[in-house]
Amino acid sequence: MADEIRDFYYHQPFQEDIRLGYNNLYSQSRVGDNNDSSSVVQNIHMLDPSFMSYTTTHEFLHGSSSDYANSLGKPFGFSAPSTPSDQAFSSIIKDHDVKPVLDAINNDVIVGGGSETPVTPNSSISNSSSNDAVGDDQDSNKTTNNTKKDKEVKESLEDGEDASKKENKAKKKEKTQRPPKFAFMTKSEVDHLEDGYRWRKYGQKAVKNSPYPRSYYRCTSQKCPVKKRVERSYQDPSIVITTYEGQHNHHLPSTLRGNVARMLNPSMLSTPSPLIAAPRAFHEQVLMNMAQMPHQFYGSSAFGINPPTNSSSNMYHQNVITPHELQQQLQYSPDYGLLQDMVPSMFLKQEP
DNA sequence: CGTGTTTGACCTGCGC
DNA sequence: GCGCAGGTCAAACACG
Repeated sequence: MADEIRDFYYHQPFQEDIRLGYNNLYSQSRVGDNNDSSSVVQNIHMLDPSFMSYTTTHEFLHGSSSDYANSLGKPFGFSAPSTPSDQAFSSIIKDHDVKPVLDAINNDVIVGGGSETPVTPNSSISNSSSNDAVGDDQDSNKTTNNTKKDKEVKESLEDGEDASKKENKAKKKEKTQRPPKFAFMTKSEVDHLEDGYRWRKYGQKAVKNSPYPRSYYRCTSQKCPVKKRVERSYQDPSIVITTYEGQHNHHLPSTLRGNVARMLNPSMLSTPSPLIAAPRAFHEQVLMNMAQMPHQFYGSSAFGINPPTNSSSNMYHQNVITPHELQQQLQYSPDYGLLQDMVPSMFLKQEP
């Protein structure tokens, strides 16, 4: 069995080297011989300013990312990149790419203070602090209804209503909250990477100072509040920046979930399913895991991502692989030492 | 026919 | 108040 598992991992078509560095998780992957996709994924960068640095070689990247880290007051010891790819990585993440992304992410996590959080009219921003992810679709409907209502209200607005309007506006500013977000920088030829969930595109916008548009996707699962934005870096067009917003409140689609389960559950290796296509590259597995349980990867990070605390969290936890399980499964990999680096203990926050 | 994409219009927030 | 940019809506369209 152990050999099977080893072979399983060795035969990941793209996996060559996986590292977790400061602010980033990336897989340095082999280009080519990918028969089932035109995607040539080389690197995944996961951005999180709260992380300490871990790489397979325990070296730290330097450059503007450390400057940014220092600007955040984070203690980091960076050394020079040791490989061309590291150097390339440093150049990739510096200046124009990482900082805006990090800024955007950090700025998007706005924690409100009040206990009353009215749904703002015509606002696309849902209240994540309530952890009532199921209600987001309702919010979406509210949004639509409120858009129409707004028009009516605008048309019939009289002087006496100005005060309440201003009041609502003030409340809105005061209580604005956003769902947790996390972003990946992925070197890929295709914009929309497979992450295990089904997405419906609901918009596309031109990005200022960039020839590449930004696409907006929503999870197609009913009542799932998760959205994601996908855009290409104008600095390096080979890099795709994917930003997830919110937490899935449902299983992975069954076929894909089965695939992930097979990846992480050795007992399933002996019962191949015709539904299972070619094994995913390891970085895709990581991507899928992170997409599925960002709070477990991020913990109480600077993103402000925390595990859900109410009843919906129970459902959530039932549907994801726990860090303990993940750690157990990772031990089957021949690259366990590598993976330990990739998934340090602080990364795998223990269940309460 | 169901599902997903495209795209122009619209809304909101923000800076000046 | 105005203009701009980001984000969303929804009708039209494409596709299997």
